[in-house]
Amino acid sequence: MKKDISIHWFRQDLRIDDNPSLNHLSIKGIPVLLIFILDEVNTDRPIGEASKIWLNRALIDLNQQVKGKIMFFKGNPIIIFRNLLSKFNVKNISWNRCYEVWRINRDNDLKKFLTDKVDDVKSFNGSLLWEPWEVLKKDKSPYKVFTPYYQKGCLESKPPRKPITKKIEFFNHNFADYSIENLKLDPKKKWSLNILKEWEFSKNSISKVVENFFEFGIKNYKEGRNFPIKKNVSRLAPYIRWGQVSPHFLWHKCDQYKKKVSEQNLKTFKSQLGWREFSYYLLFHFPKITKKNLHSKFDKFPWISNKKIFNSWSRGLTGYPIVDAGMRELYLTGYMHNRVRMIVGSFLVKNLLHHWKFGENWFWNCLFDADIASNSASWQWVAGTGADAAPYFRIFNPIIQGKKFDPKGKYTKKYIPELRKLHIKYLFNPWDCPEEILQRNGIKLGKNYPFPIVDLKLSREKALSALLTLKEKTKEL
DNA sequence: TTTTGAGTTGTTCGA
DNA sequence: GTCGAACAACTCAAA
Repeated sequence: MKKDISIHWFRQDLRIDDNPSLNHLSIKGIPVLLIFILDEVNTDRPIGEASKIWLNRALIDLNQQVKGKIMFFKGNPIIIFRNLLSKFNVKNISWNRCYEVWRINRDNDLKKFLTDKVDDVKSFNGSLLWEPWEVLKKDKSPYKVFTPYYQKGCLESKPPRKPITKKIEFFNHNFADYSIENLKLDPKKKWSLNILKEWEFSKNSISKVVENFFEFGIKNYKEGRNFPIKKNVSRLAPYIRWGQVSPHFLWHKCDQYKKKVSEQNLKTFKSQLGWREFSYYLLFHFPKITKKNLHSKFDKFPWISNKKIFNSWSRGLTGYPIVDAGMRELYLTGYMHNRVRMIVGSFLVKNLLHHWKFGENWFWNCLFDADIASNSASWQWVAGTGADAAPYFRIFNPIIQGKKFDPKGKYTKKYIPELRKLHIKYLFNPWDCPEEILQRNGIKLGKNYPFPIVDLKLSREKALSALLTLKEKTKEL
């Protein structure tokens, strides 16, 4: 006889705690079958290389948490569910929502397919503090500027739900042929083994990372988060992206630390969660942000595309030490400090005049926290093509930025060992250093560290004048 | 209804 | 050395 079960479909909510879909199924009183589907059929863009590696490790750990009870599938969900309906007496199916267009469409189709076959089919909000369609201006149109969106739209509406975890009985499927190996996510390249080194995956270790941040890093978050060598940033982005840590949990954790941490620091950290919300908000209301300039007047911008230049940027060989340090951090660790992300982004788009989509694609493949919403929205922000964009004349100067935010050069030297001996005075502009000093420190520009790939002043002026050509007004969003 | 001021992350120039 | 102004155009919300 077929068994009565409920099904929870894991997607970007790779956790048991504070999982609204699981909580919903817990009250049904029948065992919950856990499934994961790698859907490369419906997607318009497969997950990036680093994301594959992260997902693989996260799933292995999640499966351990539930004693190996997850069934892993690869393929088209609608076919997989049809198959499951033939094997079991499925009473309830639920999942937590995603917000990319292709997933929304796929899930809607699936829901239609399932409704007359299963009693209860529901989706929940497991990853956003505010649903994008619930936050609107007075005239019911969506916000396009962060501050009013966040201050007015979010903070003055109902507060995010508190994290809840319920006890659930998981169904033991006992099938041998639905193991995680079938997903073929297992990394083969040496690169993938190396970039995992600095990251934790077990539930306990992730908790420790969170605790550690709230006990130490967050205490000087507002100031310290700008300095890449300081330990004030949370580094939680990849965990949030894959749902190993819920934003709701972090939001309310801030409230628990009101006595220990100054309001300013808590507020700044919360607003970072707010930026993630804003990115998803934009993705939902303006789905084209993943591919096209939000402000289409930038379509006419005279971008260039040069493989050699792009490769120098991506491999950290531009000759601008702070840029190169960031790009190497990314390639070595699957992560880049936020301040440096802005510097390298500005450099690629404004100094090297490359379209943001090239940078976005590189980040997509290298970042553990690569998230279609944040990645697109942030690249558009830095490029000046997006919502709430930086003014076009805001072009980061990698020398000033280096001096300001890496004043002792520790971060830069960590990732550019060939400049380790160079005095801080010349660290961010080694080409200005007298030849004899370079020689004494073992540096031969053009040999073991590149000459600058572009002239800073000239490329800045070029970008500014190119931006001025966009003057004609085309109103579109 | 119209006006006004402000808006995550900057740089340069001239006083 | 420090400081303020200028570098657009547009969205939003308060006055």
